[in-house]
Amino acid sequence: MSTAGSSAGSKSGPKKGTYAKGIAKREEILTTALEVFAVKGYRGASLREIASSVGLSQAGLLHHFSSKEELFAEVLRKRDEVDEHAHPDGGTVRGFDTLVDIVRHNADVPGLVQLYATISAEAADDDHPGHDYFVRRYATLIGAIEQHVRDEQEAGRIDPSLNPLQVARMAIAVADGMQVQWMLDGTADMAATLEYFFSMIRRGPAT
Amino acid sequence: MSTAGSSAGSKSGPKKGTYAKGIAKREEILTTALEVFAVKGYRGASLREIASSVGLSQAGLLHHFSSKEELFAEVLRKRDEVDEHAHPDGGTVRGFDTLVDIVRHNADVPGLVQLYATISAEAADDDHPGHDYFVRRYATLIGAIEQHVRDEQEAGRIDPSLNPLQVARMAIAVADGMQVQWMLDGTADMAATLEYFFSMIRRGPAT
DNA sequence: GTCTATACTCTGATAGAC
DNA sequence: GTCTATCAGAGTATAGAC
Repeated sequence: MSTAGSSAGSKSGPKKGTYAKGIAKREEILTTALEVFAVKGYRGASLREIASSVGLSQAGLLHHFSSKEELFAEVLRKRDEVDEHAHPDGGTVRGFDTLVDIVRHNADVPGLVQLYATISAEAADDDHPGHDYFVRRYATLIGAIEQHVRDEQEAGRIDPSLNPLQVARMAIAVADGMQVQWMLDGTADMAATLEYFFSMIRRGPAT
Repeated sequence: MSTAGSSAGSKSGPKKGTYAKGIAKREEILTTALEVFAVKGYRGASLREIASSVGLSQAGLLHHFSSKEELFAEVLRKRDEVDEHAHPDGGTVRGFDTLVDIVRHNADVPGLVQLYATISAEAADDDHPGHDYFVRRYATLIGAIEQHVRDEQEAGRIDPSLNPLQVARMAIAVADGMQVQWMLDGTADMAATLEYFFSMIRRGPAT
């Protein structure tokens, strides 16, 4: 958390010619650790395996991160940074299409899908290191979609009688639930089913 | 698997006055093991913890089940038995209401919800001891709901233009996905949202 | 910054006494 | 049927050399 602060980014330049390599190594570790966590989950991924994947000994890895828990927290934090950069909506989901795009892309990174499926279930425990992260993540996400539903209702593209919160919860639930079906049965198409859901609520029934 | 066969049930009576106690102990182990697996998942639950929860040593526990994997398989099998007894539809879901009832009841057994959420994610790995179980479980469940959707369409209660398989997948996805939201945020109402979903598809839009 | 070596804990499983 | 004792292995973490 402390060592490589946010201001040490690419443009502003490190204060000396020093530890640019250290930062690069740190980034490499985070990227590799994400992949291992993705496949094995938090509990299933060992420090030894992560370390050897990145070409370090286990002790060498723990030079950069003081504990497994801190490494994991940093992996999640970095993931959020990347997501935010890819979809710079200021925390808002720009539209259902954005969500479908994300889900469609997820089919290309099965490891990442399994990471979130595994971890979000593990993280239900209050004392799981990722608990607070997931609680916040879902609250933010559902709130954003709920607002988007309201906007679409005002624009006349969604039946105004539908409950925005319920629709938002359903949308996320479909996305999450389809991950499970897709992991167990490759013929399931996460993006297609989510798109089907959105097309359904856009039909605008009379009641 | 071998020791206490199915025919040794309550009424038919054990062949001798013997090992009724052994069977009872076995049942007690399965019940307790379910609870521990539910909270910790397969990998997170240790034999020692399960054993001590049921008042045995780890070696004592392994007298009844030859391995952790076998114990786990028996827990899942027993769970299916109980479910089948509670909903004797011969494998078919009698209707959406049945599914909503199950989901509503799940809110009373958070441990069980977490078991399935945790395990179904873990079980995405081909070599997980529960993999085949979950693949079969989902195939059966989705098939049954898909058929139910067809029946409802023929009865004129669901828009015939809707794709039965997509609806079935969405229904299960909503149920699964809401579990995650509910585990992370107690204010989420799994049954209510699932009911909302069914009420939505029953409205019968024109296309 | 990275290593080797080590300490300690916990895991699943087995052997054998009672 | 249940126990104690023990095993080999894997886990995280730390100490100290280089």
